Amino acid sequence: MGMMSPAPTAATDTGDERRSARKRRAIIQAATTVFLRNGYLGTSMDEIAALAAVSKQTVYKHFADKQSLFAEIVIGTVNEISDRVYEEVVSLQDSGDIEADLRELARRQLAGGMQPRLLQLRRVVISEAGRFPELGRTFCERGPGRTIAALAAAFERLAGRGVLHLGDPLLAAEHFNWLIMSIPLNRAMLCGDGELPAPADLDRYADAGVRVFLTAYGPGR
Amino acid sequence: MGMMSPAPTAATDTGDERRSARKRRAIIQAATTVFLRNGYLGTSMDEIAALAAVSKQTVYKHFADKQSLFAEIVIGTVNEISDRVYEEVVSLQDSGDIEADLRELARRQLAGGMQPRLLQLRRVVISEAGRFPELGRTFCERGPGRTIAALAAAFERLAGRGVLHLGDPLLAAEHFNWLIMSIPLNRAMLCGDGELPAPADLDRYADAGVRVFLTAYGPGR
Amino acid sequence: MGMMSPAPTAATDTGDERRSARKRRAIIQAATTVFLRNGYLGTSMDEIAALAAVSKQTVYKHFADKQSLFAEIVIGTVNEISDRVYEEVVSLQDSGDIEADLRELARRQLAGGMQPRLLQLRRVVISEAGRFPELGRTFCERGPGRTIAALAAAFERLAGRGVLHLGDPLLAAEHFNWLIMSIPLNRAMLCGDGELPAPADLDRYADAGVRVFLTAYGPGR
Amino acid sequence: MGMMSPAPTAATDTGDERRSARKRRAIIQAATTVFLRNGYLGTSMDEIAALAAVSKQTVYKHFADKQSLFAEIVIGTVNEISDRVYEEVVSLQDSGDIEADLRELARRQLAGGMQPRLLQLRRVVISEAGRFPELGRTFCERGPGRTIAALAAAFERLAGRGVLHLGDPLLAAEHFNWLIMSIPLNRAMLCGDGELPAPADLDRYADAGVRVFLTAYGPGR
DNA sequence: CATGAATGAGAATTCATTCAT
DNA sequence: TATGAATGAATTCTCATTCAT
Repeated sequence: MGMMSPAPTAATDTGDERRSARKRRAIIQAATTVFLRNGYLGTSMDEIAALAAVSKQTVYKHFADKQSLFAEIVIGTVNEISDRVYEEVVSLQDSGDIEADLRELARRQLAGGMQPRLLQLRRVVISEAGRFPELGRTFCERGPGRTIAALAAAFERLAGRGVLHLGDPLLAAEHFNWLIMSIPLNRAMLCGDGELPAPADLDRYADAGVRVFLTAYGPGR
Repeated sequence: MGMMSPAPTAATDTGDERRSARKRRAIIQAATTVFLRNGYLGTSMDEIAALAAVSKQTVYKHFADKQSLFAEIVIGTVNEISDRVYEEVVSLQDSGDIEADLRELARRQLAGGMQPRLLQLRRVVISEAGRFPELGRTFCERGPGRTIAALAAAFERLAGRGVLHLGDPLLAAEHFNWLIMSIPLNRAMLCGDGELPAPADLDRYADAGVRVFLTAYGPGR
Repeated sequence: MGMMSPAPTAATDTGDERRSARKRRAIIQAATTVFLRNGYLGTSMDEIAALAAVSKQTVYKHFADKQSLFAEIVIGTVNEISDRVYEEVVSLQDSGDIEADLRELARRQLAGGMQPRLLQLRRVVISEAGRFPELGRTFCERGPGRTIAALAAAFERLAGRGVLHLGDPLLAAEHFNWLIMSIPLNRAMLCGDGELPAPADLDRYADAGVRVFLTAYGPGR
Repeated sequence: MGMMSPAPTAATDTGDERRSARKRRAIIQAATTVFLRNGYLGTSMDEIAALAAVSKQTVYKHFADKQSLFAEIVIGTVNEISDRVYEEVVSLQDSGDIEADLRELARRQLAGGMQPRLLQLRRVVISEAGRFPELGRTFCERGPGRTIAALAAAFERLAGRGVLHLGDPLLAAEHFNWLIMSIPLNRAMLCGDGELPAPADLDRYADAGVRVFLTAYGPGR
């Protein structure tokens, strides 16, 4: 396998495979764009096919129906985005200055959690929570749930060193998360995308949240 | 309700008016039910007319189009629900025991904010924030915005008496609000209904939030 | 109620009802024509709407879906035709000349059972016996089943008078029926409609069948 | 089956031919399965290709279009089945006991004529008699027509020996055939499969038919 | 004023058939 | 030669909205 020149059929196969995979990727990308912008019901398969520059049949060759395509888009986007956010959050600095470290963490978390694509995704998942309940659960697990669990683990380590005082690490992580995120996130969910808060505002929310968190859970107590 | 039967012509007018008003109310009630359950795109005018037991033309006599009807339903429901929640929140007890008072407030707020109808409404508003941005803003103003403003005013009064210490009353009110509500609210938004937290859980969230809030903003500081 | 001029609303209602009923009848007639000619899968709802000169929506107002419409068409046609055939068969003469009477009966039965509309209906029911098994059963009960049961009853009466000798009247009726009908019916089912047998041929089949039947079940035995 | 492995080039040719023939057979077998189960319109070329595990283009290489494939399937199945039935029928015993011989014949005929595959085929041919009239004629000629002709020839021989009395041998053969087959065959055609009569019932139909036939055409007359 | 019918477009999905590789 | 993609129209069914009665 490999050392000799491949058989012609293999060559053909590879070509076909590549084209097929390319088309599949085009479909997924187009569907992501349109579903995130217009929601499940607001999106038509024609729209997706047109944007992907493939025929409708090709879409149906790759995905059994609209629901499957939607589910794949949502899960794919959740994984792609939440991985990046998770990485940033997990790499918590430990400079000795707990307040500075948490402030840095909060800012990164807020920046990650407020990126437009994730906001759209969250909106779409909320919209279709009735039709696709398992998508909501998946979103929670792979998205905020994982981040908060990592946060709780990090806090527990800090508590072990006496830097934080907490009874329930998971609850503390939730409090941290929502003290940071709730204000801008809820505004973003309810008002259209036009009026996202400026980065400076985000920083203020992060800092204020950290201050409250540290008063309650910090070393001064 | 008139003491005597009114004159015939007046009777006809009044009867018509009443019948019209009754039908209007039936339409609004039907539309509220269906829109909140199935969302804007998931709802058809036929469905509404059928549930209201009127003809489709009657619906169009009362409401110019689907969008108008939807807007009216959303605003009406916001007002109706948020008024009730607001009343409960505003009547903050002042027993001298600040912690007990805030705990009671938090529980009432959580009970009000987690009622199923309000959750549905929030989901629908989030879903259609792209199509109807002004509905989102209205929801914010008359709903959480008003409650938080009232909270801020109440906190300011308490701060005047030295019971709370706060720089920015509005920010403190936001922190209070989301410390209480974020955990169950986000879960409810993302996962379908059916898995709403039990009242006992809600109380635990309320108490934990109050504890953190008071550590940061309370008299002990 | 009646003696006075009717209320205007009643007039409107009646007008609407009449128009609605007329449309419904037009749809049923068109659907009958097309379904019997082209079968269930070979027929499109557009075709039916066009032939009935109504809009597609009107069709769907009256019939929930294609299956319902098809079922109604089949059952309606079965009832309409089989009633007529049944009447003719049931009115068995009793002139004393059993052979002449049965011959007359056989000819009427054959004429009734070989009319083009019934042949089409039978073909359609056979075609869709897989998709709509209950339609086949209904066809049997209200169609041939009823006729054969009536035949059996008549034969039993004749047997009581010693004119026929039969053990199992129902079996005798089946034998009579199929001795008469099988040859032309099977040819008609299998070959297209173009080549229906001439009336003279039908009479020959009837007479020959009666001859065999009487040899086996008749008075000479 | 070759004794040695053939020469390379020949091998390629032969291999290709064989593979082609194998694929053709696979297509025919798949098409037979699906067409007989779902009818002409109820069957898609995709289904056939998938079941045969070949590409759609390969199907179109072997058969010009759906109609040709259908025609080939029907004629092939007719020939295959009717040959077997014909063989059994033609080998009429002559033991001297005419009643026993006919009874045996009738049972074999009924068993052959009621086998599921033949019933499906008959249903499909009837369904498409409008679209493919020549298939119906072919079915008749190679199927029941041939059997009945053979029957008539056999009856004529028996008549020559005085065992049967018949004017028109073909008519007698038709009567025999339908006295035996009509009752279960028509039930099977109209009601869906699944309710096929038990073998014991078939025997009863056969015996009763033979009894009537012999009374009319037998030696006792 | 209120009803049923009509409209005309558009939804998801499937089909038989044909290119291009 | 055989494959996946493409085509382009047709399928059933639904929608929001508007005429006529």
